Amino acid sequence: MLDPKFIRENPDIVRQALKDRNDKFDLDKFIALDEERRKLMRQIEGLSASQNIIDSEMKNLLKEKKDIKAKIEEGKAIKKQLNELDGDFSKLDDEFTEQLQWIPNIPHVSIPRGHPSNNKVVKEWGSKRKFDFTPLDHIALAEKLDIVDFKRAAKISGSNFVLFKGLGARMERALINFMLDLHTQKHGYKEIFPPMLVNENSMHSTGQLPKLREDMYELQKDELFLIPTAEVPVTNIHRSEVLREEDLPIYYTAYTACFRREAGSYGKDTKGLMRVHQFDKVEMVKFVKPENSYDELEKLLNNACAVLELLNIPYRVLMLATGDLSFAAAKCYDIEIYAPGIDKWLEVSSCSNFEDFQARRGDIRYKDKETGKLKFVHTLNGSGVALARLVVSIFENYQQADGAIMIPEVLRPYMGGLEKISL
RNA sequence: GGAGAGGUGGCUGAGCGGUUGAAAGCGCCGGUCUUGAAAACCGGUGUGGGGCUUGUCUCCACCGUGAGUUCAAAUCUCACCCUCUCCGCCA
Repeated sequence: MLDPKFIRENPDIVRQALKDRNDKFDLDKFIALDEERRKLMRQIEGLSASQNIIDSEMKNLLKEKKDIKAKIEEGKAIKKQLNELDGDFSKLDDEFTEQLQWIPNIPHVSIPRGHPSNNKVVKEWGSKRKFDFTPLDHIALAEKLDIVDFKRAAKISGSNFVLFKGLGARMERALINFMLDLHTQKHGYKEIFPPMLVNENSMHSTGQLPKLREDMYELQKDELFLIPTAEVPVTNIHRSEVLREEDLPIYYTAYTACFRREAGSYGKDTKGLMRVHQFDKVEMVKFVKPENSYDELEKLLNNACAVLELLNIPYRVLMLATGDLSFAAAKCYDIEIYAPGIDKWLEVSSCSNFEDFQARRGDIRYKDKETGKLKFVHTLNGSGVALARLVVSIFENYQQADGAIMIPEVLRPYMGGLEKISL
């Protein structure tokens, strides 16, 4: 959520941001609404003020044991006027609050404008492996080794669900442990294991609602949502809190399953493990002081990259253009890893700075020691990293001519010292 | 699922129709004292919003949330949410 005062004072900046994002939000209508709302507010506040004056006059009369009948009549008259305005005002105010939720964050100056094709590759690491045989895709590899069972997953739950078996399941667990250990032991994050069902408030403060309702699994009976990412419960840890300045920055990392309906994406990269309704992810979340947030974003990105470097997976980093930026983000890097079997780059991480956008929605503040004022923190998060697609890339990159899959060295301690998965 | 208790400022906690934006204590900030610190004492200390004359200015709102009663609500009524305790069930 943007600061209404900022929108009022900088309509051109907001208008440009909407244009850069190709967002159709009607800003002029919103500004007119805001003006009307404040006009009515002034009227109501004026009436309330005279009400308060009458009230204190009445108190004095009561003290002197004098008659207050006339004052009561005055009060009644004001109340009548107030009642007439109240309904109109709350209608305008509700509309204002609702509309405000639909305005996206302002993109940072450093990022490319316009269409997603303007996304800029800012880093490339590793090189694509040269094969002296024709590499298989992860589906063929997994089925041959019987470590992922797509058919039975579909029987149990439906299409685009995954059933890991045997060493496939073991590798999934090994990757989670490896990444959590890395972030907690080497990068300074505190491990969190949050609820995976959250209430509507939590979904609002991180910005998934109201805009992305269709993408969420919703349990209507209990008014709960399955989390699409650990970002939601972990960022909400400090919702409606005032943090101490000396406690910042706060770094959290969490493994959770993530649930996404992926509505409207049928047919797009839906083969195998590429786009599934439930996947595992280790997420990193930061709460920082505003002046540090862009340095923290670079560090966050490096923390995610470290995972891939240790696994020796070739990757590239994209700085997203305004047109590809998610609703709440001001700046975002995507990390893509190469999968040689399907010959595709797969997105396994988004590292974003939300500045105060989420903090304002979730009312997450800290007390600035110098000024004594409360300020919104900046929140950031990044995947470190998402699993299903990482597994695709590991299978395809580490495959052998005989169909076996070598286990990346850093994972071996997590898999009982095993070196490869073979028949 | 059943029964009960309760939600007040950073925290503990009083108030239960009209000098209550809210006692008291703790904490925090500043000062006195001290070589320094502690203690003691003195003073200060909520948030959000509106207005313009942008000021140690002014007005409004806020005691879980929302509605209602009233000239007037932290205080009365209703609904909802949340927390805790006991019983039941249970991995």
